[in-house]
Amino acid sequence: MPKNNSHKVPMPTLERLATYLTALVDLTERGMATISSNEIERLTGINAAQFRKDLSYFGEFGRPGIGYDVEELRERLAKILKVERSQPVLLIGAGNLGSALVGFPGLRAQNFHIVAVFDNNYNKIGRRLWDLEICDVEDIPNTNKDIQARIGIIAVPSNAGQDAANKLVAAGIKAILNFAPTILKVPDDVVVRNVDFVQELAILAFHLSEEQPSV
Amino acid sequence: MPKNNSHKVPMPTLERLATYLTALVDLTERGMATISSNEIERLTGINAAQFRKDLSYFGEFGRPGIGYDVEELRERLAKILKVERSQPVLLIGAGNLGSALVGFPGLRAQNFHIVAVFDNNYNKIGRRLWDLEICDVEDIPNTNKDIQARIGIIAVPSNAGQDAANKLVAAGIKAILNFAPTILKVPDDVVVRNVDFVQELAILAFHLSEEQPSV
DNA sequence: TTACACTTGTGAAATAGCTCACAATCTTGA
DNA sequence: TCAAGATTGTGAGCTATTTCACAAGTGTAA
Repeated sequence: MPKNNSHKVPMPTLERLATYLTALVDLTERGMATISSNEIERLTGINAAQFRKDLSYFGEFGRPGIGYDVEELRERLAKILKVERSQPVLLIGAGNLGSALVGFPGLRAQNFHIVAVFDNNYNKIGRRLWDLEICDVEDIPNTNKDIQARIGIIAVPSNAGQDAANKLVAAGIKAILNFAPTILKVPDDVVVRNVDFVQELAILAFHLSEEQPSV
Repeated sequence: MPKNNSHKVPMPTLERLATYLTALVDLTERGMATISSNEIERLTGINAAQFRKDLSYFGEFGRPGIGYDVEELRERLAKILKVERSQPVLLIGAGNLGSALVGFPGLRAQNFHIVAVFDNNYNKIGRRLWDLEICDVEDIPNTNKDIQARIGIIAVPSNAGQDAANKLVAAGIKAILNFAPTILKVPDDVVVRNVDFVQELAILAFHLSEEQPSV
C-alpha cells in the first residue's frame, strides 16, 4: 500500500492526474455528484483501469458498486497536486507571451497567481503589464524574500533562458515552467518542465502525409 | 532495418527528435561541424544510447569513430519532421494567446507560418492582428480551400474548443495543436496535441515540498 | 603497418508502464 | 434475506521503452 511516496509516482501518472482534475472541475460545474472509472474513460480517453491504478498510488478513493464522489475526488486530487491553496508565481519576460500568461483566466481559476513580472529591457522596466509593474530582473532575489514564491515561469527569448533560470534559482525558486526553447541547467532540487510550441508543431507535422506544402 | 515506417516510431522518440533538432540548430549557429552522441547527452540530458537508438528508426546517420555531421543531421531531422519546407497554419482565437502566437518569432524561424486567424467574436472580426485580418470562424472551410493548410491551432476558451476543432476538421485540417483545456473528440485520422499551462503548473506544484503557501 | 582511442549501430537484457481479469464490496429491489 | 448488477482496487501478465554492452568502422601517431 504505497500511500504518498512522492518520488515513486510515474510521471505519466502525474500528468494524467492533472487531466483528471480538469475533468472533475468540469463535472463539478455541471453538478454531477458521482462518477465511475468507465465514465472517466469516456470523458478523457484514458483507460478505466489506468485511472484506477493511477489513483491507487495515493490511497483509496472510490466505493465498489458506486464509483467516486466527484467533489471529494476533486478535492483530494487538488490536495495531491498542491493546487488547493493559492500558489504565488514569478514571471520573467514581459513580452507577448508573458502578457498572455498574466491575462490568462485559467491560472487564477486554479489558484496560480502571477504576483510579479520581471524583464531585463530597460524600456519595459517600470511600465505596467495588466495590473503589475514590470521590475528589473536583478531585483528577483530581493523581491522574492518577501513573496517566498517557489514557482517561476520563463517567457524570454532562448538566449536569455539560462540567465533567467539562474536568477530564479538564486531567488529560491524550486519549480520552473520554461517556454524558452533551451535546455536549462539547474540544481538537482529544482524541477523544470519545458513547453515548446515549435516542437509541438514539428511533432504534428511528422504525422502529416507527404504531398504538397504551400505558402 | 526499419527505415521510415512512420507508424512504428514511439512517441517518446518523436518528442526527443524535436529536441535534437533544436539543439542542432543551436550548434549550427555556433559553427560546430561534427558532434558525438556523448556530446548530445551532455547538451540535452538525453542518454547517448537513446539518441543513437532514436536515430536508428530512420536509418544511419553517423560515422563510427567520428560522430555526426551537424549540418547533415539537422537537415535530415528537419526532413523527417517535415519542417524543411514552409507549413501554412490556421489559428482560431484572436485573444492574448493567439496574439502571442502570431507574434512568436520561433514559429517563423522553423518554417511554420500562421496564414489566417479566425474568431467568433463580432467585435474582433474585421480587425487586424499584427499583419493578418481576423476572419469569421464560419469562413474557415472556405478560406482553407485556397490555403490547403493541414495544421491548425486552437487558442480559444475551453467551452469553445470542441466547436473550433469541428470547424478545423471540416476544413480538412489533419493536425491540431490545442491550447484549450478540453479533451477534443476528433476523427481517427486527425492528430491532436494538447498544451495546458495550468496542468503543467500543477505537475510542478506536486514536486514542491509541503510547507508554507502565500499570497 | 600496427596499435590505440574513439564512436557508431544494434541485439539483448533490464526497467517501466499499461491492461486484463477477478475477488471483494456495495446498492437495489423483490 | 437474498440475488442481481455495478464498480472498485490490485496482482499478474503483457507491451513498450530504455539502457547495456559489444562488434565493427575510422582516424591518428609512432
